[in-house]
Amino acid sequence: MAKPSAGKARTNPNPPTRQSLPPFEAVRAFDAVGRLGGIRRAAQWLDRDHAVVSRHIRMLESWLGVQLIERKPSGALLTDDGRQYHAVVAQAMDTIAYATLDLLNRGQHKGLKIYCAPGFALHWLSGRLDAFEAKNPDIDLVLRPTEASPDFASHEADVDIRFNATYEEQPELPALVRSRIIARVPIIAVASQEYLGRSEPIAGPADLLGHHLLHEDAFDTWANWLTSYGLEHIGALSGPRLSQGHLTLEAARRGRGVALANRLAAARDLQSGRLIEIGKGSPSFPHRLGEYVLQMRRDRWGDRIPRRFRQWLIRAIDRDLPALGDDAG
Amino acid sequence: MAKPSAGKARTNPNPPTRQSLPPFEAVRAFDAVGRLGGIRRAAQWLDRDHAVVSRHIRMLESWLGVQLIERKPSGALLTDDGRQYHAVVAQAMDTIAYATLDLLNRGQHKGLKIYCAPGFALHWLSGRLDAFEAKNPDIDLVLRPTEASPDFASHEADVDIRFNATYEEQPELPALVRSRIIARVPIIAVASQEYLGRSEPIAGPADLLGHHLLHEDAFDTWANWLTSYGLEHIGALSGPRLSQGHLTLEAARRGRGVALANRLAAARDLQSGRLIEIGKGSPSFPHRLGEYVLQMRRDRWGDRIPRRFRQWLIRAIDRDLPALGDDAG
DNA sequence: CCCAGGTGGTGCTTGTGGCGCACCAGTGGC
DNA sequence: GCCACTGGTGCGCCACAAGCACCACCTGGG
Repeated sequence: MAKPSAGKARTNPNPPTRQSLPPFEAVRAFDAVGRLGGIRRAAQWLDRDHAVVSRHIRMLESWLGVQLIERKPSGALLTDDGRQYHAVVAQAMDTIAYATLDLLNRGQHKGLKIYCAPGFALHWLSGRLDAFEAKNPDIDLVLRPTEASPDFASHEADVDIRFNATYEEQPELPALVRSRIIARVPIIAVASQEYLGRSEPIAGPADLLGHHLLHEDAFDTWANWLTSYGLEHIGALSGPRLSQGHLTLEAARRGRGVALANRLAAARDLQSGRLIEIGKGSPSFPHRLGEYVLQMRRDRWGDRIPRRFRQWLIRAIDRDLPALGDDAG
Repeated sequence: MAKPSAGKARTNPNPPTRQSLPPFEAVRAFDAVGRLGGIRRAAQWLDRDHAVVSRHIRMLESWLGVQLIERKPSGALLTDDGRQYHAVVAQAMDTIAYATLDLLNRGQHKGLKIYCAPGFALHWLSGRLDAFEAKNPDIDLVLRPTEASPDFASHEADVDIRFNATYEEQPELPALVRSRIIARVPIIAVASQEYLGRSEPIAGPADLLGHHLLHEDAFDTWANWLTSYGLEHIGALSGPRLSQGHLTLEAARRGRGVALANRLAAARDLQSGRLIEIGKGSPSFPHRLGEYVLQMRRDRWGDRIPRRFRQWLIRAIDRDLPALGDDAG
């Protein structure tokens, strides 16, 4: 403090009242409203509910003691004070935004590499990812459906999305990795209408033992699932072993037997009638849940890009999928 | 984008990425740290805990993917990136701050008129108010100890502070007024050591009936208090009626009898030994609580100046007074 | 004429980010 | 060696921001 030391003390060390900055979220909202001329438009741009923006503006006006906009049925118009203030504020925010962008570009890879369980990638993520890209043109996305998780230690990927059956023993995470559940989806048995018509009726899980079970290679999924219903001594199960989940679904569609799937992966086939959910709503088949989890390095959890992706993902999912968990859907 | 329309579209309607502004509280913290060269110093200046500032800076660095400061035992030093960023950010924030100040000065009375129960004004508020004034030199304070609340409808005052005994019937608030409890304080009986020495011993509330009770004029405070301990048919109580609460305390100090007071108002006398709390810690005298409430117009609740005062008041109180509620203190 | 599709406002509930506390580790001066 | 600084962190609290659902209002078109 005593002397300017080596550097250039360019900035005023004691501005008259740095304490009296308005609440920033309100300023940001005001900026958007001023730019776009409407509360709902601004809200859309900010990706918030319009109620939020409305309240922010009111609060800012109340805080300042000045009316900033006039509300008209056609939208919001800046008052004189508002226009004047907006010019300054918008310019300052642009300044910060540009400086921030500079830093971002210098400091960090702009990419986000996502490893993802193939089922999720195929049936949900790939179809929505363009929405995220449109909103975040500055982020270079790479989506790679894989059977196995990346090696986080060597930064093989930034984000990983996996599916776990909750009734199975969970693989424990390395300390390096943090995870968060992003969706819960029932695990169900499915088969084609045609197959069911020509096979023994299925009143409960035990009846499945006599059926053609379509297995994913290298996983005891059927055995674990059946065990979770109290069946014991299952022994060797019959049926072909296929290398990936979506191959079992394909086989089921063709009437080759019964496949295990999570309801998300099967959603399209269920809706079109190509596949039937066995025991849907029946008390003999209480739900077995599985969950999709997002995983990433603990120390990258708060980083801007993965954080943005994570928040988008969670919100997008619970806009789309809330019904997947219940029988109602 | 199509055309500038009628008005002057001075600001870019579509900045490259307005979405990617960093979390603002973090920027504010960074600004302070850059200015003052230390996290703890910055925290003090922002009137926050240093933990908050520390986390904000870390989060900002993580978010940006750039290290902004170097932590040394002697304080925090900006890195090259940090210095560059800080120059821009600090300047932009100053811009906003100045524009905001302009608006504040134009738009609003800078004053805050506080009505206040005399006891609170005398024993607590007046002694701390200078701290608030020092922190908020832009606010013109007027403190007026009064027996009665202001007429909020005519803006007689902006803020009012009153004391209520919780065991008494509460006056109901006009719809115009919103209130909030700011402190809970026991209501106790006090007398001088000298008086107690020469009077009948007091083992429980009932014993007080035979004593010289010092009354506040126009209030049935003693009767209500005694009733709250289950005493009935109290009838006319003896003792002088004095016009204000602090006069009863003064009389008690002079050994003229027993006064009712809240522990805050009596704190100084209790500490110095001029007054003794009757039944302190005794199970025969379980606490009767009173509460100080802050009241103001509902529609002014969020306004900047009263809001700042309210927040300061609440925090200042629970830094000072937490012990007042327990017997421990 | 009313109805559909805009506008902004608001009461209620929920989730979370900001916060203080208490404690930790490292450093350097006396 | 102690003490007074520095910054970092796990924990729990709570105010506030956000979303939702619904309201009142305006306006243009079938």
